Amino acid sequence: MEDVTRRADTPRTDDFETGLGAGDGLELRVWLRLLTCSTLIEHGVRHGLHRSFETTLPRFDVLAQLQRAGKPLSMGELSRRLMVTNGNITGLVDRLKNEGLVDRRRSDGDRRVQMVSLEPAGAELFERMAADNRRWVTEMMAGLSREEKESLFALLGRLKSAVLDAGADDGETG
Amino acid sequence: MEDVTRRADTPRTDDFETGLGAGDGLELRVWLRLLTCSTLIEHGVRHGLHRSFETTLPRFDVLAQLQRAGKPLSMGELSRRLMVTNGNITGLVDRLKNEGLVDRRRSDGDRRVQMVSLEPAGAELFERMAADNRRWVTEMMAGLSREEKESLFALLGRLKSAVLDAGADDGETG
DNA sequence: GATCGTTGTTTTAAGCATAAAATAACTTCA
DNA sequence: TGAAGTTATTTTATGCTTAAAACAACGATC
Repeated sequence: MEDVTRRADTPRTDDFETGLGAGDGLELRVWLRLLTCSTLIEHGVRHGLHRSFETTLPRFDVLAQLQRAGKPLSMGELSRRLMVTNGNITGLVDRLKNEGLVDRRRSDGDRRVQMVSLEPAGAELFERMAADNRRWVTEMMAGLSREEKESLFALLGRLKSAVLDAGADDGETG
Repeated sequence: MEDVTRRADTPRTDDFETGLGAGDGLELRVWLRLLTCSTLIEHGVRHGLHRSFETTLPRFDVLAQLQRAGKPLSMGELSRRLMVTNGNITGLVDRLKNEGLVDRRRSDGDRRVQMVSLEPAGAELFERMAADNRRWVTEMMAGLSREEKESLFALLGRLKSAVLDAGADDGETG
């Protein structure tokens, strides 16, 4: 039963990104391939989180940011780090609080600010999820040599800088 | 470019990407950086589509697949190409049909199948969106040399193959 | 010390996305 | 034929996400 559902719903990927003109549009081809890779890996991680922990990637991401920070973070800081809008964080933290994984309380200094902190249960769960997550990602990249991964990491760093630089004043140009 | 690779490789203690040890976890670092790049570019494209065309990236993607295919596609085929679940396509095509951008009709041969085709209005709109999209993506990658983009494209191709190979039998292994 | 602009968060309305169950049409095979 | 299984799509329930508006608390200025 599950097999049928799974097979019917699981997107299969062949090479559909090559319909563009082969001559140029290199940037577009890079972008489409990047998106494909990102989507594939994301599917793997999300599926694992769902199956093994009955949870979702956004929740995992919130816990990861809190663990990584090593200190409570405000709603706005979480929003920036996760690169999602403010309103999004509200519901996400609501659910995590209901599950007892995080705590949320008003800041003493600035009563507008809500500080979110990891509860022990959240930290414990995160450690288990992070270990599996690491394994899944490592397995998905098992076909790449260390050199390839290092080159990819470096080039993605270059891309990240390029995009950030390009976006720095993009609202102004019209 | 190789210099950059070497330098980025140097393990440093400030690497807390998902809370795991800094010593290794290269795969995890690649994945997080890949996700960041993907998210940044996606934001740029989505923002442009919203501002310039009052539309969304998923709608653009559907039109793109239809244009690229050059022929009507079934709901299931769209689902596979967009790498989203079947149920998702239903609502997406509903909205596009309401906007007069696509048509949907039952296949003659197999009455279960719905064939989706581009309406002239959809094709015309897509051409305009695609031109802007290409410009946005090109601008975002303006800081990369042609060689860097070609290397990135090639490495992402390797990554894609690796992930697909790894996932080929991952449901079975447990 | 009231008003003005700013900042942090929530609310709202709409859309996107998933997994799982349901529906419907096709195929097979006895 | 007709029951059993398969495939294509939709429905259901829930959650994620956005943009924009609303709300609330802060800081500065007059």
